Amino acid sequence: MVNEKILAIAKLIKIDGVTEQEIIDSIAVPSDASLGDYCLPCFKFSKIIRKSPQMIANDLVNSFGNLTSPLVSANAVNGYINFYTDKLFTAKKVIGEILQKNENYGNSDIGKGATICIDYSSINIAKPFHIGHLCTTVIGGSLYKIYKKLGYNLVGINHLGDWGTQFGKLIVAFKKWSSEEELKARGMKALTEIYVKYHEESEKDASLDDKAREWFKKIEENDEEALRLFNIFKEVTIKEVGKTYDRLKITFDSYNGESFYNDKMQPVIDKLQQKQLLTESEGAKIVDLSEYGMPPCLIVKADGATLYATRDLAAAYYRKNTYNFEKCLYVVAYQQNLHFKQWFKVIELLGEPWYKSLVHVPFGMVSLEDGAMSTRKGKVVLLEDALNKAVEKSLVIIEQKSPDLEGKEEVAEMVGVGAIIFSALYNNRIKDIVFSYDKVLNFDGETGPYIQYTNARCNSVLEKLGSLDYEKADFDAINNPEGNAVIAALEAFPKILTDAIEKYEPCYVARYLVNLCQEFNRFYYAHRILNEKESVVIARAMLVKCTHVVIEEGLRLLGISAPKKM
RNA sequence: GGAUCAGUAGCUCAGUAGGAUAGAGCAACGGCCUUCUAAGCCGUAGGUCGGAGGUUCGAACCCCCCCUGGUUCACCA
Repeated sequence: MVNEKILAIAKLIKIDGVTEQEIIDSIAVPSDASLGDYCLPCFKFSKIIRKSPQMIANDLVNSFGNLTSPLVSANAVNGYINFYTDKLFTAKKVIGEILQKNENYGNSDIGKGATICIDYSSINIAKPFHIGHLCTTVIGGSLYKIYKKLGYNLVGINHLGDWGTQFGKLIVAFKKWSSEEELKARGMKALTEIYVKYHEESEKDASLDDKAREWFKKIEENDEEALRLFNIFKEVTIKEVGKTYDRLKITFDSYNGESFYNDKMQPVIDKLQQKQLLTESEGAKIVDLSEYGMPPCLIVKADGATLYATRDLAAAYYRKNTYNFEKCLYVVAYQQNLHFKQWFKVIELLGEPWYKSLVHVPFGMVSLEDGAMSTRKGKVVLLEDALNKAVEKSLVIIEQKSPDLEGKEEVAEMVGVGAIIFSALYNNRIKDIVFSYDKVLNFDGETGPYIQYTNARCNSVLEKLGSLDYEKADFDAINNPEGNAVIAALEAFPKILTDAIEKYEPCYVARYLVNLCQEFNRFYYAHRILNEKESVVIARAMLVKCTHVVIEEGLRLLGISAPKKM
């Protein structure tokens, strides 16, 4: 983001044949703060004006004359011009803005009037919610919140996996071994149990599968009883998973899943037919993509049934027509890279200009230390268990460190759940994750609890102070390396948000928060806030307050709670 | 085999529209609580940025080749 300091620098630089925009683009931040706040490497200019970079830098610095705020000084070093800026100016501007806007700091209207659809979490009905679902859920949830902060309208979609023969199996199992009362009482546990039992029994008794197929057919034919049971399974699952979503601060605007699109696929098939994109191959109907170096996209199976891609095509049309999105994001693991590439191409071939607004946001695989997870083998870590373990661990730590804390359970919940969420959002999406309790239950260093702890520190200081007369602040009390580093971090927050959206990377926000906290903790260690001259206390308290505001807002964007004390 | 993603400290990872001496955390070792929350701070140690070429004043980042690993490649989602 171009700020007034960069603009001031750009205005100073006059080189024939170089535009102001090119200058702005060349301005960088030095690797070491002692080298200045901004710098301009002059190497590339030596091709235009035939002088050494160092001479160019010298000449330019000499041409500046006396600098005025927001710039303070400039010098030429090794072919760079290093600029030092007016720290008081920046401090007053940033602190003033944050104190005025509070949690709205960083808000923007760049998204005004535009709608973003995000397809995330997208769980399967009647299947356990395990840590493999964590990434899509929290990445999507965080992108949702960041987009919203930037002024977009959002449609969060949980594209439920609520179709397929497994529902026939569930009905058979349910009728044999369970009841509505049991489902009401034991929820998903009962569902997964009978599902597992079904698989055991069907090994011995093949007739079960026939019955399952019959029941699934009945669902397809809108048989009253079949549909009723199907909907009960769905309700039970959504209700159960809803508790976990609440803990993760995740919400959705739509639960339209696979079954919702059953009657919406034929028009897409017709359209493909019309455009003569559909060809017949080995009995199936496909869109040939060999011209684009891809395997064909299967639309209709040889037996007449539709496929994954057909459903996604139908859903895309539905969403475009219903929401008129500017972008539609699919937060889905990278295993499906090819699938999305294929059907995005099909939308393009259908002549829809909005094919460009479809975005696959892939992320890495979660595995366990002893290999891949497997629902069938029971080799999974349930998300609920991971959350509970983390909460337990933080309760133990609280008992150790803050035995007198009020509301320990509530704080433990915030810290434990926060730790899990943070661990899933801290790295680039594309990285594979080997889940380990050792790692996720470590609350030191670059972790959610570290951020929360820093925030609690801020809060604790502020609580000890009453209301303050900000007019009396002596900004020199924060004009030191540690204070200025905090200011610089606070100033960067709005740009972090736009960067995060541009790359669809919530980890930018997570990493930013760690950096802000590191800078703040250094400041906190180096400078006393309480028991100083009033003007000093006020200035430092303002910095604490601003840090507090930004940390809380940053955590909120990740879906993490910020306890007042811990 | 084709496509694609990844390879940076013992471990987990930041860092790329090319910029100055490659940064954090964990683990290890050594300091700092009679001062605002030690879930913290400071320091020490740890690197031929997978390998070899090339482009450039300058490459972890761009191009070529190779090595290793993940994912994926027609009727599952």
